[in-house]
Amino acid sequence: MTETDRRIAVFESQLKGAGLRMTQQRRLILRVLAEADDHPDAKGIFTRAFAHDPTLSLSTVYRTMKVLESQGAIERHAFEDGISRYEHADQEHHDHLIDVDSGEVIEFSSDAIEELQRRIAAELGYELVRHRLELYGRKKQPARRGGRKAS
Amino acid sequence: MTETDRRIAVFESQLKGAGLRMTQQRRLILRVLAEADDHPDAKGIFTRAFAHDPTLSLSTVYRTMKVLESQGAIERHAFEDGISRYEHADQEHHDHLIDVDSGEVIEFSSDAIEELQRRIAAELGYELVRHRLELYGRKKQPARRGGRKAS
DNA sequence: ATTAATCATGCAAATGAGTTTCAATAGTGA
DNA sequence: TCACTATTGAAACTCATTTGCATGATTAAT
Ligand SMILES: [Mn+2]
Ligand SMILES: [Mn+2]
Ligand SMILES: [Zn+2]
Ligand SMILES: [Zn+2]
Repeated sequence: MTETDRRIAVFESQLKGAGLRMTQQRRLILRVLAEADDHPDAKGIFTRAFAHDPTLSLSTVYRTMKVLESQGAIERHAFEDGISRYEHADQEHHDHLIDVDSGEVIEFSSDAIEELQRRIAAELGYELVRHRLELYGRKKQPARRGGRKAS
Repeated sequence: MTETDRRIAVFESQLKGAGLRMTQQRRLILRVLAEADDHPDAKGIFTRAFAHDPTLSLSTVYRTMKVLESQGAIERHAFEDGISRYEHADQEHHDHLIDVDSGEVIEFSSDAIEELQRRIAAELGYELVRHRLELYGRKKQPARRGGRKAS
């Protein structure tokens, strides 16, 4: 909870610096995001926040996500369904593997692949600004005695 | 042109096998895609095809893209703006680098990065089914004599 | 604390890509 | 050529996201 409060304080000073205001709604949404350990979409964030403040509107969630993103407080991802999903940005960079059967999102990071991407861009004459890397995979069965399973 | 016709013939037999029909519209859209060397969206395909058949409708383009995709005849990509873009699928796998200034899409392929993705998935206990890799970069200036440029 | 300035909010309406409904049309195989 | 049914064009619809507008809340200065 203290960690969450620290994040909110940091964000508040960022806002001030941009001539923007810290509102109850923004505080609430920020708290929801800080406590989330998944990648909720706007509706999901709205649902969680709405439980604490039934006057909140979905428009405000969308607007807040834009502010948070422009301040670098969150990251937005759009996986295959195209819907924007969000997560707080105070963690180090990582990419995502999506379980194609369950939809579960697994985070991973690999210095090797980060470096390789930079090198590929460089070979094409570009400086890498950002990237999007999503792996879609299916859970491997642990190896079985007796070869491939029937059916 | 012969190459395009071959593609169309192949697709027609795929359709037949699925109990589907080869129509003028599908033939036309397929031709547009075969002749494209970029990554047009539905509206772009519609515009090009409409020039040859002013009775064509945008709905048909969308419907046709679904059929083509389900038959594996095209690939769909959604870059940062979320709009679906298409390209014919009879080329080997590649990924894309997008010039953040011009929007230009550059194709590349790297066995190293393909292999690395497979390995990362495997380490997480997954078998890689597919992936999405997009690099966003800015054109590098060729090295200049005299150090960094003014301004 | 009170106020003035203006930023932010809630609601409803609008937007835009993509999908679907339906009556009419056009491939298909016989 | 015929009967069957997949496909089409047009319009209506879906759904995530954005926007206009009147009202309410936050801020820094009294
Ligand atoms: Mn994440
Ligand atoms: Mn391509
Ligand atoms: Zn990464
Ligand atoms: Zn690839």
